[in-house]
Amino acid sequence: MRTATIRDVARAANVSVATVSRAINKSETVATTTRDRVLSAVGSLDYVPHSGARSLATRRTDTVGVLLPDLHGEFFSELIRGIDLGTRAHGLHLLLSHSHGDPAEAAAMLRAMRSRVDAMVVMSPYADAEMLSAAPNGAVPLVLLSSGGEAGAYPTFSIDNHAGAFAITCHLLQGGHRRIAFIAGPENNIEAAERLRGYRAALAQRSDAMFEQVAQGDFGEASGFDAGRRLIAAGVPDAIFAANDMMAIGCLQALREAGLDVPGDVALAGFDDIPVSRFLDPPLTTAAVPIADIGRQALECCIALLGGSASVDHRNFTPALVVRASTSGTREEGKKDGQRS
Amino acid sequence: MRTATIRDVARAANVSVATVSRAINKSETVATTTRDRVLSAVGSLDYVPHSGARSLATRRTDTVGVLLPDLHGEFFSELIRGIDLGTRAHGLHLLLSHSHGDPAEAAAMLRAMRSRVDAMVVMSPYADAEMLSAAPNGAVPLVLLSSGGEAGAYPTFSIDNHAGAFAITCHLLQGGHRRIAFIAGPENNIEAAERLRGYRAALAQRSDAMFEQVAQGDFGEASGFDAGRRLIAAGVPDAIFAANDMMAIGCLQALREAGLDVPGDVALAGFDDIPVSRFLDPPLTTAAVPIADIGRQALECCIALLGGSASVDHRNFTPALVVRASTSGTREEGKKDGQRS
DNA sequence: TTGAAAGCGTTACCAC
DNA sequence: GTGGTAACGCTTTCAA
Repeated sequence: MRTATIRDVARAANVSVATVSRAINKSETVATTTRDRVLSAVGSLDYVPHSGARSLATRRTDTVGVLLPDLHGEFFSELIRGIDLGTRAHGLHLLLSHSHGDPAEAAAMLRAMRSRVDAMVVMSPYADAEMLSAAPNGAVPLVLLSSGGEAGAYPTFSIDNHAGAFAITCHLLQGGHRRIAFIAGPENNIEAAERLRGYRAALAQRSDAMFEQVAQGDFGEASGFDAGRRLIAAGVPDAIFAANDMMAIGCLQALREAGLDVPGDVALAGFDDIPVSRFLDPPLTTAAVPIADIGRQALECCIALLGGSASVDHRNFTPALVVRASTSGTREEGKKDGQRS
Repeated sequence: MRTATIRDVARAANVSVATVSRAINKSETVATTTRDRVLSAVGSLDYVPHSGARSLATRRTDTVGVLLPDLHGEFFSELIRGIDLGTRAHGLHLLLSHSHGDPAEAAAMLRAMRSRVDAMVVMSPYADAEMLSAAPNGAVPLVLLSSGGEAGAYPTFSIDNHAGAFAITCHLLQGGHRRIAFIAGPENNIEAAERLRGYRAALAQRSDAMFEQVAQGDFGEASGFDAGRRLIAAGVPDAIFAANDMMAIGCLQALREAGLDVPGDVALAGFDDIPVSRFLDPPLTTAAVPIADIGRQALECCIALLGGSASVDHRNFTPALVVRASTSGTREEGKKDGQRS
């Protein structure tokens, strides 16, 4: 039995397709008895409207697209969760995709998604903003997520990476650390670059802390582990600041294997405050980004855009410094540390 | 300027819409010169086919749906990643949704998704399998993910939770532990129930290990933390086996706060082998589930179903026992432990 | 190799 | 309140 159409329902309920459509779409102008008859037919036929046909007629898809640079780790999982919270609240669907960090591929995905969504949330922290050309003439409302560059045309939600990194570094300096090493994020990644800048800016403040050492990473745990080993081999620093929590986790492992105590021998800090960070041993000092919140807000912004609101704001979130045991003397800090959204 | 349609392209390229369609869909029967003309028109008009119209005509959406019970933590993030790997490889889109763990809501989501996807991967580890009635007469091919019950009609990918939990518990027993406590997953969750059964079965093997203590959790970190505290308060056990890694992480934190050494005072084991588990201190002994792999394979199974393959297999993955420092004497085990996919 | 036209399943406008 | 009927944009016969 082929899947039921609106005509089958109309036939079963003894009404016209127009009436069925109205009944389904909660139009006011349907007699209660008629509506009941229709709805019961819908039920017994197990009828589900063909979304393609509907979107053809209404020019809406009731779907928002999400394009992410990656899918590894809790950062993206939290982001997706936040966005999903929003789509669910508004009865929308969520089409997910990611670009492997390749701007050209991102552009292609953007094109491919364009006809399937009403709006999209795009995160593409790459210097080459060429990909945005894939969504010209505002075919689909776009909200950018910490996508660097002067993306003037689109509402943008970004993180003040510089401020966050600056704060972390200052915190380390205040803790008396002078030889502070940095594990950088992927090259060409704007957020990573900003965090590096923040680190450097903080060091530049103090003439007695002009030691600077940067190990390249890629935001993944493994790269943090490798970077940690290289840093240790080059001479154990006083502190290590990893450009994100995932790398800090990897680095922590490297330090542990080297028999170094954290924070006793080396202080360690990360960035993002992903959920597991508070559960590490020692709990990780980090710059807390309200990840899920940002996702949710970005989605709400999409909705506003769909509603015709032309406000193109650029909201900038300043991460909160969350000091945990990985940079403080006391190893037993416990749960009473910074809050996350 | 309204978004370009196939007619605009046809006009621009001086051909019929039929020809444009053929050119775009890589039909063989189009003269090279014609195709080029069309493609260039497509490019200059920035034309993207209306997916709704297309799916109306072809009866395909080129999209697969994924319905998950939750979105928290690395387990689901890995699962999504694996599935995404598959959709991407096959040029399909991925529609994501989750049901807050409510079977009734899951049924609703299933209905809502039905017309928007060609197939779906559904994970609903709840006893009430009522939700599956939402996808009757095979309207959409379904692949089940560790959804308990005798879901005979659908291909199913499951984890041998009983065997995994049994293996973990035996490992603890072999380590000399006798008072082994268990932190259970959500009630009504079939996977959680199986893990509990496995734990009990292993204990039943040994007459000298009839101590049994179960603390209720919900698979979340926080619940693991709370459960850990309760267990400690009730008298520190020799070992604690948490029904998943997330709860083990929370529990680890509780043990740490209580000043207990792991594995010195209490051995600790989890289940799943999410990526961070190896980076904990101590690295966590766990039952390794090839999460991303399962996701990927489930997706491939969807593809096979679409291709008409009627093979309804029920693949069952037996988790591999991965022994790390959280249950062994040596705290410095390092990276040379079990592999994950 | 190309074009004309008949659907595909809805919605929305216009009569009644 | 309800029904008839053009769209909506694409694919796919069927002819030419």
